[in-house]
Amino acid sequence: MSARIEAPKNSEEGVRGRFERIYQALRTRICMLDYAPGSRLREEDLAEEFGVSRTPLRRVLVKLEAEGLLRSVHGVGTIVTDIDINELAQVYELRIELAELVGKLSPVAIDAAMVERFRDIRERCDQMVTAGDPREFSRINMEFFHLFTTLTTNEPLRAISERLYYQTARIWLKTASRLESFDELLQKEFVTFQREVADITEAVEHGDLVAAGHVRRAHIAMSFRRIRRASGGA
Amino acid sequence: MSARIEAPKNSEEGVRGRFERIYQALRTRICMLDYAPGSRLREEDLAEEFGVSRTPLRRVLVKLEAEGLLRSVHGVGTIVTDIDINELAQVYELRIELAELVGKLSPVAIDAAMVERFRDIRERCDQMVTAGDPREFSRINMEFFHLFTTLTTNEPLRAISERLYYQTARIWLKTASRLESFDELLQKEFVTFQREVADITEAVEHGDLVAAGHVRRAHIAMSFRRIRRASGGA
DNA sequence: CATCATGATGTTGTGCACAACATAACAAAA
DNA sequence: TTTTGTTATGTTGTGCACAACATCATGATG
Repeated sequence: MSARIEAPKNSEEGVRGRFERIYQALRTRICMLDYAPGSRLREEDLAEEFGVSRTPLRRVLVKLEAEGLLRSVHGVGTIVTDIDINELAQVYELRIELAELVGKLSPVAIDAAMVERFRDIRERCDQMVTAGDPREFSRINMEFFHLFTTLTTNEPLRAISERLYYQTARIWLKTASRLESFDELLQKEFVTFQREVADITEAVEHGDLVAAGHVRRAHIAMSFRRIRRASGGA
Repeated sequence: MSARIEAPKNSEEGVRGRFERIYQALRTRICMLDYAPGSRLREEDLAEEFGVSRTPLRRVLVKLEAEGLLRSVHGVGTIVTDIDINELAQVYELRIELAELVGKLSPVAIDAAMVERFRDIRERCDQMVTAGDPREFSRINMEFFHLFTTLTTNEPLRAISERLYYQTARIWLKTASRLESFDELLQKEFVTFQREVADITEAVEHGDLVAAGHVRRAHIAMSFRRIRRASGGA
């Protein structure tokens, strides 16, 4: 038997890497509202843009449809799903509980590098408060979410949290962009998020992941209430 | 504009229905060990059996691969994933927590029909204890799981619980079939499950879904410990 | 005999052409 | 004018042929 070659595909990406690249690109576009809810996508356009045929691209679309971000309709097109805060109530309900579980199940051992990552985001968050736009806010929010999930080593929990997060990530940008008193709300959101990042960073510094989970839980719940109020929900 | 026709496709099934049919058929086969872990499946064989081409069948395989039940390897084949109780520890850890959430989040209103469904399963469970084989046990166990998840109206929670359940469903059959003292263990498992069904049915009769969640949680945890012990796990 | 190169065989991944389907545009009739 | 039937256009779903890839068998070579 010949020796196993490590073969990292040299300079090329594997078929699996290409799938992930396209998938994350489309997911980000949808959640950053680059593709507006309700808008139609054309498979052939996307295939051409990413330099592949329709066949492998459709694998990505199937996954995005399973996640609830797209909806393919025969003879019509691939439609970006629209979202409503009331329909997302159950998703938020679940996210709230899972956030607490991140601090409880299989917590990671906190080392200096981990603390540094949280401090780094906290710092950039402080800078954003003075001068930041909604897009920048969404981006940091997303980045912070990914960092938070690294607090548990429970891989299924991380995967599910990620899935639910991306189902709700768009609603804030969509709601905010429709509001009248834009800057005022924006500033309040910034400050609230800043507090969340600061509190969780402090909890991580003390190695208290349970506390981090509680803080995160509380902020997700509050965020949901604010969005529902802002959109005039029941 | 012409009136919208309800058109239930008459006697035929829609494209969506066909997908679900094939998906559930394959998932059941995998979880009932009709397809042994590690065995190879041929796309063309499956396509022929279900009367479709490889293309639509691959959609099903992609989903099953995303759920962790299959693994497609280029140039090799579609392999049924093997499972190990230690690798499933995190999945069980999460299932334990979600079981409790089923009783807490968006509980359904219990009516007579719901109580009847639980009583029906309890009765069939009692009959199985006197004369039942491992396959029958797995089938009723699966059916009871589905009934249990109907106790919550939180659709994301139900979907996620289902996904995690099918990731762990095979391990019991696999472990049991490898044991020496087969009948003895089997009888103990039957009785334990019988108690679980009875307890949860009683809780449902009293409309106490929180209690139902607690019972379910405890039994999943115990089941995990029994399986790990039976397989000589650490 | 052991080892490695080389071709044969089989499987999944991809590209492409066409079918199935839905919608919009348009024309004809009441 | 309004309604209705028909055609044109565009999009996703499917089937099929071939490419990419891995493995096994075979035989040459040390």
